[in-house]
Amino acid sequence: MNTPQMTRNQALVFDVLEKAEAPLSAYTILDKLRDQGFRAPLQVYRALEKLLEYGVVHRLESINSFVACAHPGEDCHSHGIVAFAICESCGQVIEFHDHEVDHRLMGWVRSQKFKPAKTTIEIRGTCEACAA
Amino acid sequence: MNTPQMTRNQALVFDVLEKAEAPLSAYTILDKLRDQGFRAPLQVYRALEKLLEYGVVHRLESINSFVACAHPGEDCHSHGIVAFAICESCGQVIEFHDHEVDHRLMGWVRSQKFKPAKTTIEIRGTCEACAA
DNA sequence: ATTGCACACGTTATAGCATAACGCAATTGA
DNA sequence: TCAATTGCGTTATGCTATAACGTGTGCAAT
Repeated sequence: MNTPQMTRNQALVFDVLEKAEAPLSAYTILDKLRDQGFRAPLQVYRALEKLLEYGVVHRLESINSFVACAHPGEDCHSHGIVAFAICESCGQVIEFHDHEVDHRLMGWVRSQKFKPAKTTIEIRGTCEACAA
Repeated sequence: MNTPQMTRNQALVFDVLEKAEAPLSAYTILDKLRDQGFRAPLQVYRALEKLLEYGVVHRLESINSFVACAHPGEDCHSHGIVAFAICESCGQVIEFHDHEVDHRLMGWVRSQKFKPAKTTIEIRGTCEACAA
């Protein structure tokens, strides 16, 4: 997909995510946008839905949060499966793409005649800076 | 970890999960155990916490649900990283272990000096039986 | 120009997931 | 016996996500 023009709400949400140092929950985003007129969760969720569709934002399932894609200007859907390392101490996220992992996983699902739609790989732990 | 004796609540929760054909949410488990005296979510969550610790139950992050481990009698923590294929139509879950995937992912986190604690791999899609 | 459609938006309400904080009872081990 | 630990029950609360309704705007087909 190539990214259409963002609406005002989408741009506001994306901007907050891009400037954040760590993934944000929808409600945290909402709070950051109250001054811009945001009032209800749905305003955030609707924007996020589109941003996910455009491939400029990722959802981190294991922490119910959202993060801007590390490859600005590109559609992350084109990178194959994305893996994330999430620091549980500072929240920092590292994004990673590995074709071998893709290949193994897709080979397996294929052998099961399973038709994959969306794949999540998330590694929670401690980043270098936060390690004791 | 080797599994200590389960308490009554843990056994009830585990039993419900083992007999289920698909992952269950904590609240669904609660409803199934009302007749056994369960009243509050915490009774379920506390049992689940232990069952996860014992390695006899998995949490599926992407659907906020829980499933009994496919390897009864063993501690799933010993199998390395576990991947799940989750059918979005019928709910069925297939469990999978692949050392090559483990190896690639762990090699990568190592190169990042990232210390992994818990890894999630979940593939949502359609199982063979549910495919059109 | 008018009609119809698609889409984004705003609002209220509600559903679904998870934990905090309190107190009690049973068990264990010093 | 005493203290520490663990499990349990209950109430209350907080966080995450969506349903349902209505409004406005832009645009294309007639």
